[in-house]
Amino acid sequence: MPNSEVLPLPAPAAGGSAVAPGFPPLTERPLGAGEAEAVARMFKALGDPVRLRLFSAVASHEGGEACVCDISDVGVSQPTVSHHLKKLREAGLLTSERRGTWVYYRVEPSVLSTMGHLLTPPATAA
Amino acid sequence: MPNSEVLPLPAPAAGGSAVAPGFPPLTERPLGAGEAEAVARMFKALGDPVRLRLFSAVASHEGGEACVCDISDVGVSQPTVSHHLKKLREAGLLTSERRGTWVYYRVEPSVLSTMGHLLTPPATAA
DNA sequence: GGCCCATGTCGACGCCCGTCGAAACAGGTG
DNA sequence: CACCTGTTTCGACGGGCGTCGACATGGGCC
Repeated sequence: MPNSEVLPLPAPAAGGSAVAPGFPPLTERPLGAGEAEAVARMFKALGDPVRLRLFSAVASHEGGEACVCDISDVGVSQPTVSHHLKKLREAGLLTSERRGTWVYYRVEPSVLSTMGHLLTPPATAA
Repeated sequence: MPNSEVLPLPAPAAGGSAVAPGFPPLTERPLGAGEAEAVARMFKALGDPVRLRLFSAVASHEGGEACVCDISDVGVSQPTVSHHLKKLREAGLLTSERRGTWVYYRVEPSVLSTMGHLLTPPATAA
């Protein structure tokens, strides 16, 4: 079971969803220390070019999931790919599932909406 | 002039806007190496709790701008705050302007929409 | 002009992170 | 069972990053 480590997030819904909504837009009010730490983990996970490409490859793959063997062409060694995928898993952005020989990754459903919500521009379109 | 360094981004519109749209959603197609590097810079800038709090403080501040003295209470020394604000500037997320004694920071207008666009969920809400 | 306050810069230190090769583990196939 | 392929883990190395204190700079104020 590849999904080993989980993280302390505000409302870890009991459905395997590690990233929960509940974060206000960054423009709404200053983030508290705890919130910032949790949110920063997500952004940090996407703050590496290799991880970003892996995430994008999974997110844009047909069927919403991708085998490691299909997305390993990002210019680094295969162990490094695995390492980054693990980071993305630990950050709650991806989930993995082994089916026979191959391991398939998919985007944690709530991630895009949660992070997108954080970046909501202020209502008053100044 | 605090805004010293700029970055190589795809379409640096000639308006002082360092972050330009032109990045497809991460779910649309796998990011190329160059794109990933540029986009990762933005996410990386928000991947630190202190920077995230500073960014949020500026973004949520009345009038869209904040004096350093108003947002320096993030638990680190003042030089560190300045260091992180510089990082956010170099990443194109903030701009700064000196008015008299104080320096005011504001969010680069296109940032929120650009990054939000990157996180657009797939049209097929599967 | 001289002082003080607000910011930014410099140099140093320690830790975290990305990277790799080698080895371990998992599962299918003969 | 032996072997092969796909994937993860381990240990190590090097560079980058966050943090600080001390100092430089810039601009009001008396």
